[in-house]
Amino acid sequence: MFKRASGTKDILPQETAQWQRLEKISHQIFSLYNYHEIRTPLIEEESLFDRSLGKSTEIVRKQMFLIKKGRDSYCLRPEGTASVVRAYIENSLDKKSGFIKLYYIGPMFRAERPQRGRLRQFHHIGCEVIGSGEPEVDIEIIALADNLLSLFSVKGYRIQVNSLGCLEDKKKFIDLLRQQLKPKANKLCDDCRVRFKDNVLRVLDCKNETCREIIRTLDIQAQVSALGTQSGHLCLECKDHFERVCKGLDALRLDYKVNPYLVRGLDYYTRTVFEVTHPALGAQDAIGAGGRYDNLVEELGGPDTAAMGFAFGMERLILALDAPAEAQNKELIFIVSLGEEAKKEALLLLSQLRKEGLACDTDYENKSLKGAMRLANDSGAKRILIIGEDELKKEIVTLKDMRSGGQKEVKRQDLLAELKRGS
RNA sequence: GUGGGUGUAGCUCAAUUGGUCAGAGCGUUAGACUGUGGCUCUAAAGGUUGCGGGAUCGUUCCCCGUCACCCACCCCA
Repeated sequence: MFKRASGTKDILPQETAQWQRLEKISHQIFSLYNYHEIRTPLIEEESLFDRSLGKSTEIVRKQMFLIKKGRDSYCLRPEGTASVVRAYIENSLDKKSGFIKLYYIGPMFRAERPQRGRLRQFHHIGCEVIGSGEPEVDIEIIALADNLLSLFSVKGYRIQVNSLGCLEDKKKFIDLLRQQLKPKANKLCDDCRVRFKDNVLRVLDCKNETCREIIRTLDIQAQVSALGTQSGHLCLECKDHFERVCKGLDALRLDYKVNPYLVRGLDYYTRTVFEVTHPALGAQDAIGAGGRYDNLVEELGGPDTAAMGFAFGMERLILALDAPAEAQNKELIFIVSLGEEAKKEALLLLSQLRKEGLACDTDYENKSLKGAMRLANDSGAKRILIIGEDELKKEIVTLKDMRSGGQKEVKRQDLLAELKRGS
């Protein structure tokens, strides 16, 4: 027997109802905020991600699915932002309007060790606002994420926000962190010793207790007080930017927390970063995250353009949801026929009703009336049409309401109107 | 990628210390009810006990390998 590839999932009919619900809400809300959908290819040049995510990231080093074709080297996209920015530049969207709000829904691929909430093929729903560095954009994006979550009916999530500062701030901060950490480096956990070299910022959100203890002793209150009194590693502009973001979020009464230790793993992030977590997910608790990437467009060969975005993990969203979506087609009309002649009539009716936009189905197996009724019941249909010899003779059909159990005879010429009235 | 756990019918789970039953509930199908679903009752179908090796007179149970999933780490959405 064939098996699906490790870390992939078949999304079965009973689950697709939930997927479709989330997708529908997303299309509606993004449209409400005037975002436009973009669909980029699933495969990209491998090097696109070295440049955007960063060569030292785990994703680029170990988790890309590579596709070699002759001399070309492609990969399955591990995330959406780099592709969108590539498309933005390649299609000269910057020259058309200069400012654009985009969103996307689709599969991403990373060769991680699978776990609940961590698949090798998973789905992102995300957005990117390209062309403005104003804090109003940050505010809108975080509020949009919050808005989406509440419309999805996700409950109990937490939003954490931080600012990494601009590229220079980030560099300075990294240097500062290295400096302060250096004397204590040998006390760090094995992972953090590697991080110390490759990606010091990651030390800040290590879960190891001794590491956390060391971090607490560091003089990085800079970040902590980005909102407050002390001057930190943030330059004046970045500090002002972050303050305005926070004030804007406050004004919208958004429930969030500033977490000075929040860093994101991808190199391209600058200034505002945020993360949404949910307690139902265990260790993989981030259901969504995002941030500014003011240097990425230029880094990928475009003009100097500020931008920001975020993405949710669809599978994780669904894990965070407690109620399954209803799958049944409530408007379905089920047609039951008895005998050859009635069958012909039923097929005709089926076709007519469908042309009129009424969802309907029938029993294809020539089951007994009882069998067909069972099938009708299982289909979730609210109304049943029964056609047998009696009905044919009288040029009527029997219309049964499955809820009440009651039924009545309806003349053929009145049927359509009757059905439309009821639906 | 690292460490650990689990793997029995479509689903959720049983099977005394390796030795006659590989079982139950739900679901499925059929019948009780040949023009009426849900409820009830009855019956049937359904398993190479993840896969491959090994040890044993014999294994679902022990050992090794492998695959998948789960948990933590790592990473990240």
